[in-house]
Amino acid sequence: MSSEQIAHNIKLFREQNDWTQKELAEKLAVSRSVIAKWENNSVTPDIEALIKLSKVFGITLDHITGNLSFREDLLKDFKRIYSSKSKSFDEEVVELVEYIMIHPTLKEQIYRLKSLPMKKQLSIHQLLSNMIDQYEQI
Amino acid sequence: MSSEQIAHNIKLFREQNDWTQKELAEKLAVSRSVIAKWENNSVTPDIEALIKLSKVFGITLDHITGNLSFREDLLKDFKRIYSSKSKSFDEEVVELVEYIMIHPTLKEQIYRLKSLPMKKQLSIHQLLSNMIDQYEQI
DNA sequence: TCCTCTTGTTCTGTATATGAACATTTTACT
DNA sequence: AGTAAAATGTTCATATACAGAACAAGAGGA
Repeated sequence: MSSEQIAHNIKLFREQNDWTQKELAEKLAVSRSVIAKWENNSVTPDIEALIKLSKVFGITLDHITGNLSFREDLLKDFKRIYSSKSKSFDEEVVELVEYIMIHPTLKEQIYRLKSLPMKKQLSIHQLLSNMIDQYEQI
Repeated sequence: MSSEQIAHNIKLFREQNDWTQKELAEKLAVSRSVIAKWENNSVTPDIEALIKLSKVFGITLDHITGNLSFREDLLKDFKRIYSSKSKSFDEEVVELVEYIMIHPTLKEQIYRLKSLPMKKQLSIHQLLSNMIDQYEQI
């Protein structure tokens, strides 16, 4: 069932945004206790609420509901392409591609990155790693 | 409200597929009268039903609910890729996948990035952009 | 007209969401 | 550790909305 997926995702995205249940409830104009129930899957939000959620989180309905048909298609395409080139395929990569696709700014940077000389590319990989180290500690 | 949009779209896509209410009801394993009520907006399907609908119609949840405002820049981006570029979207994605697979360090960083709060993610996208600006000028 | 197919509507039992109040857990600070 | 405040979880009563069955209405064909 997708209700567990929805419950899990609401909590996940709320925490990724550093919001309390109270804050999220205010953004959606619902009671806080409902948020708790959504996250614990004792109740599933109706479609109006889900649309509001997708807007405040800036994601698609398919993402928040875990409706993976789109993702499965993507996976199939990749498998087809990669198997024909006899390369191994990593399902994790699909997650990354999804992330990149919904963040066009990041996508653009990776394209630019690809065009740099290899040494510069590797430097940037390292710098990025350091940056994230710092952000994780804040 | 989006419920009118949903009602309208269910009828629209059903008719585009040349299905009767009865046929659609059978595909979804619900009663036919419920389909009529969905289409006349006297009742709004719950999320489980909407997901089934998106699957039998082969469209996204955002499409069926008319939730197209969640990210207009994403839509714009897709349009740009599809219309004005010589490469197909698939090929572009494959390029990204290949690059990421070849560079496990980068892959790891993007995973870590995904787990950060949204604001930090966006900061890093920007910082990365600035970094690459500098490297391109060297 | 009669029949069939399709769609719309009413009615009823059941299920589920909601908000307020209360309970518990976690966090922050001394 | 001890305490207060914040955050989260749960219970309860009320209200809403759903699914399905039965019935009604309209269109088209023999």
